[in-house]
Amino acid sequence: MDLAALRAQQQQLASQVITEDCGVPAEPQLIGGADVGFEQQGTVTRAALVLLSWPGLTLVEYQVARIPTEFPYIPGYLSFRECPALVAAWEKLSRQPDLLFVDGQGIAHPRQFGVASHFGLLVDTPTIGVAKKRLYGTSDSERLAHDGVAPLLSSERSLGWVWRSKLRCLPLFISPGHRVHPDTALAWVQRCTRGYRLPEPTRWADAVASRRPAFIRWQEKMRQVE
DNA sequence: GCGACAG
DNA sequence: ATCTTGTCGC
Repeated sequence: MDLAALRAQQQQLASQVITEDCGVPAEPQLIGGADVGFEQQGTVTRAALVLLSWPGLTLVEYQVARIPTEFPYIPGYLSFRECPALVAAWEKLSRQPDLLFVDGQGIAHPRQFGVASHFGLLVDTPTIGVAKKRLYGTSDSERLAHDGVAPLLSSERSLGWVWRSKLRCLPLFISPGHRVHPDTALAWVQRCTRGYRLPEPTRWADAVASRRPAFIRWQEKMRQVE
C-alpha cells in the first residue's frame, strides 16, 4: 500500500467534512452505533451497526457484516481498515439512523479525518467520533480534573472534547465526524450516556461486534418474542 | 534519533 | 483489536 497516496486522499476528503450542524434533528427517531471487531487472528473483520430508539435508547435493530481483513492497523489510517466492513453492514440496515456514533476519532486526527469522519462522509450522515484513547490533540488535564470536561485542541483549531463520562474511569475523546458541530457532538454523547463509561449506541455496537453476554441475552429474549 | 501511536 | 488471571470498588 502507498501511505503517501492515502494521506493525500485523506487531505482531499477532509476538505469536504462539515463541522457545523447539518441535518441533525432536535428529536431524532433513531440513533446509530458502529463498531468493528476481529476474528481468527485478524483475518476477518466483523462490523456491527445498531439502531437505538430515542429517547428510550433501546436496541431496535442490528446488522453485522463479516469480510476478509485487507488492510493492517496503522495509527492514522484506521478508516481504510474498517470502512469496507462498516459500509457492508450499513447496506443491510432496513432504515438509517438520524445520527451515528462511531468508535474512534472524528476530526481529532492528524489530518482531521478519522474513521468517524470518513464513514460519515461515505454514507452522508451526521456522525460523532467516540474514542477510548487519544490519537491527536492536547487538553488541559487540570481543567479535566476540575470540570470533568476539557476542550481537545490542536495548534490550528478546536478538535472536540475530553470528557470524564464516569467517575474513576478514563475519559472519552469526543469529536465531530461529519455534519455535526463540536458542541452538538458533546451534547448528544452526554444525552446518550446512561451510567456507564460508553454511551449506549457505542456500548451496544461493541456488544454486538464482540458478541458480549449482554447481546447474547438480548438475542435470546427476542427469539421468544418472535 | 526518540517517543507517540484511534482500533 | 484480542487473549486471559487475578483484584478492587460499589
